[in-house]
Amino acid sequence: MLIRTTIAPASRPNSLRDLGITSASDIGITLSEFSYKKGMEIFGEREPAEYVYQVKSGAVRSYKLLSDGRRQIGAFHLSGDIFGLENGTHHRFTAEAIVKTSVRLIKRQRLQLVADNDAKVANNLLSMTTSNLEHAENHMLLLGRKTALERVAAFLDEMNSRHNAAGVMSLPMSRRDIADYLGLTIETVSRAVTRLHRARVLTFTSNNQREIVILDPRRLASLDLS
Amino acid sequence: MLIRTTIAPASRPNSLRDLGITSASDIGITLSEFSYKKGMEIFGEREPAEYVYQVKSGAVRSYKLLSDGRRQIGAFHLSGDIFGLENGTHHRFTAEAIVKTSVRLIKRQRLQLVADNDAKVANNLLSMTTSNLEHAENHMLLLGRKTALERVAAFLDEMNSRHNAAGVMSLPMSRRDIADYLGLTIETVSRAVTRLHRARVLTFTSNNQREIVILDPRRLASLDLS
DNA sequence: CGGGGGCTTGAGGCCACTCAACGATAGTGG
DNA sequence: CCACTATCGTTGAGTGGCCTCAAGCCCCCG
Repeated sequence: MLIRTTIAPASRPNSLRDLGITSASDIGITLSEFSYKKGMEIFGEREPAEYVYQVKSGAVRSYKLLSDGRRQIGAFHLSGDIFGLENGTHHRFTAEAIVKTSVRLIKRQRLQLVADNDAKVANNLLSMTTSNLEHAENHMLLLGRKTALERVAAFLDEMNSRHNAAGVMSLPMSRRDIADYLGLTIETVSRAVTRLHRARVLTFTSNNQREIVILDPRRLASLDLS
Repeated sequence: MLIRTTIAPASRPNSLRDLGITSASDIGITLSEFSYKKGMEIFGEREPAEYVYQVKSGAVRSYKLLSDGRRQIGAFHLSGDIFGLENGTHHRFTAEAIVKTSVRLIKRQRLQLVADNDAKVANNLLSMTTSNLEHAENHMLLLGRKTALERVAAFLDEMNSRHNAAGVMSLPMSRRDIADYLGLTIETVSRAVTRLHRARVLTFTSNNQREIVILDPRRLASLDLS
């Protein structure tokens, strides 16, 4: 529930192409930019969906809460990812910056206006929404039917494949975030990581528990028993 | 992996409107119809997505399997629901008829062709996909963070709200289907239903365990502690 | 150097799972 | 139409995987 009075201190004219959207009629839509500090809320659940966002750098978590505080993170958004893309008028998640994060943003209504007339844009949005749906479908299988060890392995595999650099990766999110993404507790996540470490599937660089080196990607992926 | 040689024994010219899709250029697209017996596979995971379906009568489950047989049902499709709507070329779920089910169907490629040129159609597809996404997002919260009792209550609440008739509803799916939808076992589902029965939240008509009367919708919904 | 948050590890508990038995029901073939 | 069988659903007893609670370490950061 945060009101942003100043938008895009470093705004400059961009186009839809920068969002990965191609348009038939290339209307010059300008994208703004904005930056969030670690832990800041980008938008809240049930808030009107004013903007659509793309991560330029950093990382974002989007989650739902139960009234007693139980949290389910639905997705992590890393560099390049689009989020906050709603069809309705309100957000269905709360989105927060996990670390210092800068985003591109575009007025939802304006995008909708373009999509109403441009089938190509509409199909791009459809394609992005389908990607989100596919991810959610796979995550339902994980949450409903996989063991703790399988969940953590699948998570590391997902992060590994989304990371550019092979082998070593630096996770932006805490154990709590991982736990709330996987439907576990932090202790169970920690124990699973320890097991994978002892089994020489992964190791750490230095003493930073978020800097992980995948030693055996095949064994990691084979815990995806799908 | 089932090959349908005869399509639409009772086909008659329908339009996209019957799928709930409005089109700017109302191209006369004809919809076929087909019928499936209880337990029949409509399409399989990873199969090419030839058709898009709408339930005319009956009920459909769509699910994913792990290699060892663990199953996660992602959604139940009841009368009027669209399913098998893929953006890519392959199905991401297996779909089966839960009971005798008849469906309308349309060639996916033909729908795609229309959507490519008609923004209105594309936006309709986007809207349907978004509904599926919203359902999946809520289901992730259920699977990741809710107790067994909360899950069963949420399930009954969902079915109740999707049913036209108030009060009494007749579930087409078995306890096993419900369990695989909620990420539980059949025994746990059964025990939860029994608890709700003893708490006078619901009761049964006759001796059919699938004919359920919701006595106290508010207490049922209040177990949705969201 | 002290405080605090993040992470790990251990001990114990509980909720959902497993295994098992049984009644009720639906489907099948004579 | 009825026996027969398989399937479905419930219930109980016991187990186990993950959660809870607690302690302690490490690192970051003031």
